[in-house]
Amino acid sequence: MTLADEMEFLRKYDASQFERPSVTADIVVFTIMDNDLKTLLIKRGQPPFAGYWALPGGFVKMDETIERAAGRELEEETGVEPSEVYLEQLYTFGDPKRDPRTRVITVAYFALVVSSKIQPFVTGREGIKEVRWFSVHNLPDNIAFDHRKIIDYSLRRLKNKLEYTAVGLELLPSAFTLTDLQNLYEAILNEKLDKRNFRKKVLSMGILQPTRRYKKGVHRPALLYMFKRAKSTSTFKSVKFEREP
Amino acid sequence: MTLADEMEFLRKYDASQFERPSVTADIVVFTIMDNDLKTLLIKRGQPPFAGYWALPGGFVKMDETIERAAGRELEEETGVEPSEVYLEQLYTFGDPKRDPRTRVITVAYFALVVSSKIQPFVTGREGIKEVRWFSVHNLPDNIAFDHRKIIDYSLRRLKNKLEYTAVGLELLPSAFTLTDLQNLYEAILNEKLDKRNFRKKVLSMGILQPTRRYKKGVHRPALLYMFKRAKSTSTFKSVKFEREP
DNA sequence: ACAAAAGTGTTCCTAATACACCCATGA
DNA sequence: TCATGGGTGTATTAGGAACACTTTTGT
Repeated sequence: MTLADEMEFLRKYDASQFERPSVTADIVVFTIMDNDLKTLLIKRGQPPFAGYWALPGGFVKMDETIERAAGRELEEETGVEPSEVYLEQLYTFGDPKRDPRTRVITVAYFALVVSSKIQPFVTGREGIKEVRWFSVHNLPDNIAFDHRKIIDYSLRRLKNKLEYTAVGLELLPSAFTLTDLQNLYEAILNEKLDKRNFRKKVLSMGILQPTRRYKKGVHRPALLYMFKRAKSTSTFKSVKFEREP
Repeated sequence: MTLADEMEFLRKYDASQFERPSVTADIVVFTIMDNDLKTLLIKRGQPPFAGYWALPGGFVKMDETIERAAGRELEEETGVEPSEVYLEQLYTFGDPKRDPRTRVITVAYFALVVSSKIQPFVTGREGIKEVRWFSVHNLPDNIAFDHRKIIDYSLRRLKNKLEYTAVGLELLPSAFTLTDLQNLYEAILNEKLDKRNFRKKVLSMGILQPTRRYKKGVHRPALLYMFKRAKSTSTFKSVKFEREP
């Protein structure tokens, strides 16, 4: 049945029979803090799931794209401008019983933000809320709705995506050391990587540009790199780097 | 803003301000016919886009999952039971202007069906419609809405997926020759493959089981294979074979 | 016997892995 | 001078790509 047929059909019946679902955008925000991959959750004040932790999100307005809704909600919770965020649509969850009150279809996104750009205490229009960054490897048990499933899936997607894209760079400041980058990979994949092989691999991608600056610390200074934009002769097929769709 | 906050907020205002979008499921159905990858389009009778070709699809009912809606629409158009179809969520398209009449968010799916299971003349509840299978490499110019973009994206996804899953087997009958399988890959990827390398690769996956039967034709008979279910020691990481999410 | 599709191995090259030591600096 | 993290190379292995001939059958 095409859309047009359906519209035709619709006009012949009582509108209430064609009740529409609510549509929300929920965002799994990832950032690296303390060498660990964290995600943002908000404590719910009202039932259902009062006292449980939920993903940031909200209704999609009639005149905005879904991605824009996600970006807007994200900015409200983290203070990070949408232009400074990597935002990718994850999956649409639409089980009729996922919200006990009414039919809510949610389009889930995952976002990667640089932790230094987060403004620590941002308040929504309902005032201060309890908001926390949780290690993805140590999430609370009381997560609202199907949000645990959404987080798990986004983590899986992020891990996969690390293997064939440079998406990890979205979590680092503009200049970083190779050790920073390796720590990031290790935090996400939750496993140790070999230093020489890791360097060989990321350098062979040709997407990193060495600067002439060094990060000084207690010990030997480390060369800082930057992300090189517009690299054409990658070892990867170009399609893999595309942002969906 | 959390869902709960938003609900709270909602109660204070006129409901019309919180108009809800319509949600549809559209399906890109793929099948192999005449050694070519085809997709199903339906000619629209009414404006907008009267006379244009559109994807099968329709509204998601309040009490059904989105996937079920997609399966239902698919069955109406092809006569193939949902249990006999590979159905995977593709992406959700929500540009406010994608349908000129009203806000319609569509959750796009792609489906793989075995052509022999298709019932050639199925009619929807509006009567006989003009329905055609188009080669994906030769689509009409007049495609309605953003459906061309949806088809292109699903083709890209299918191509990618062929590389790391056994999803192509969903397009073949239960017993098939290696040449059948290779023709299928060539039709989808739109390129010729080396016979020896192809056989080496698919056999090394360990997902094919030789039968003792042969497909007879004009020339030398070809050994028939079947898909071997529940293969554990694959060369691929298990996550890759998972159906999302 | 011949036309046509089925079936089969080897070489080469690239990429992934495993693995251990010297270097530069600040304290 | 020493503790610490920064930085480097080589050998092995596995998988992908290029490439041509023999086998089996029906006509």
